[in-house]
Amino acid sequence: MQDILFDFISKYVTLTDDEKNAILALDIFHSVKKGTTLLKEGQKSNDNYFVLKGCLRKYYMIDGEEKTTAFFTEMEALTPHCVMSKNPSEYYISCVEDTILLISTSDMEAEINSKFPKFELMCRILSEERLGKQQIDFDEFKTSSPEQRYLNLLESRPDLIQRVPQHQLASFLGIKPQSLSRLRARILEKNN
Amino acid sequence: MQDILFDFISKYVTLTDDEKNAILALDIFHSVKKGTTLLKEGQKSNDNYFVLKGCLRKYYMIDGEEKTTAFFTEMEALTPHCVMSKNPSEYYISCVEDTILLISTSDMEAEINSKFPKFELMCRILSEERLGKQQIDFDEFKTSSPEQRYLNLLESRPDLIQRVPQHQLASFLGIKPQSLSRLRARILEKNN
DNA sequence: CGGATTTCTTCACTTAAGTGAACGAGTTAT
DNA sequence: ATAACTCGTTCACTTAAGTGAAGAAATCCG
Repeated sequence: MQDILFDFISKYVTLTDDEKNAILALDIFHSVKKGTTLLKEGQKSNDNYFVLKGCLRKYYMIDGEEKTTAFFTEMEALTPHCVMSKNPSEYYISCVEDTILLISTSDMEAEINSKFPKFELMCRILSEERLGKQQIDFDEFKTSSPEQRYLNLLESRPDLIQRVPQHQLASFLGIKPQSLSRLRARILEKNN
Repeated sequence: MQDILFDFISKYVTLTDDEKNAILALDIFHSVKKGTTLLKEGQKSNDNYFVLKGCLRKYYMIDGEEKTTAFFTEMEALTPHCVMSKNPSEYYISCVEDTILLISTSDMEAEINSKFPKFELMCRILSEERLGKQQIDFDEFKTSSPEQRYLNLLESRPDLIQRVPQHQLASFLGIKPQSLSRLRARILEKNN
């Protein structure tokens, strides 16, 4: 399990044994059961998440309806907006599956960053990567119809369609579950 | 004009006269006429933009149609994706109005950053700010109907609706110009 | 095991966005 | 000055998404 983490990090920076031990000493590995809610609307938190195995979901509660806006799977990091803004959270984060996570507080990251500047570098690279990816995703979303978005998802993250309930996928695609059902039927029809 | 820049920077870090002069020595101030295209699809570029006055537009050309996905106005920065990826650009950037810009290359930024670490700090803060804002914008877009998106825009960036042509606004909102016209008529109807 | 709940699909109907065409107003260019 | 274009709006029609209800299948839980 720790190997998964260190393999990932090694893509960005090379760690000494000292550095690896410093990370392990933080005791950041956590197993979380499917359905667990990690963060609730209105709650304050300093926790950042990194998914080693499993899937997290971010959703808003609007007019009594869950609006899912993002999924986080293996090797994806999630820094809730409320951690940065220091305000109560606008949204929920929960586990779609049994999940193995790293949970780190801002304090812990600051400590590691000051001890090992290498880390700061990796965080900046990761943050830039994420910003770039985010922009492309947003552009793609804006320039596509729901049907195209579904087909794109089928291309880019086919696993999501298998592992996530349809009604959560639907709001992720910006539509209602019924529309997703219909849309899928329409696609099958075309490829009859 | 330079004051605008230094006032902005002073919100994040405090500059010495030496540092200010180093920036001015780079000769990064540019005036660009309305309609000018700064970046074209397929083109490679190392230029980053920062708008001092005016408005830039980012758009894709899809099936012969312009799809506008972002506007950049006063005090907003734009690092094209192609600068980071080193690939040809997927999109266009052009001037909606006569615009005063800072144009800096990655090399220039690296030079300033190495001379004045303060800058690196500011860049990281700005990048994190942007990532956060971007995520909130994306969530808002996903969870809203076109009509709600228009009303939100009216709240959050009312200037855009005045200074940008309707058909560019429409694709920014993810709809066709005709639908934007209709939607506005519908809103007026309601508030009769 | 069996009842309850969740999830997904289908249906009929409503509402809103897409499409193609047309028109007037404003702008640009020659 | 006038012809050509761009821009915004409107219209009629098509297509797709929203809504509410209902039911089948799968899953959860006592």
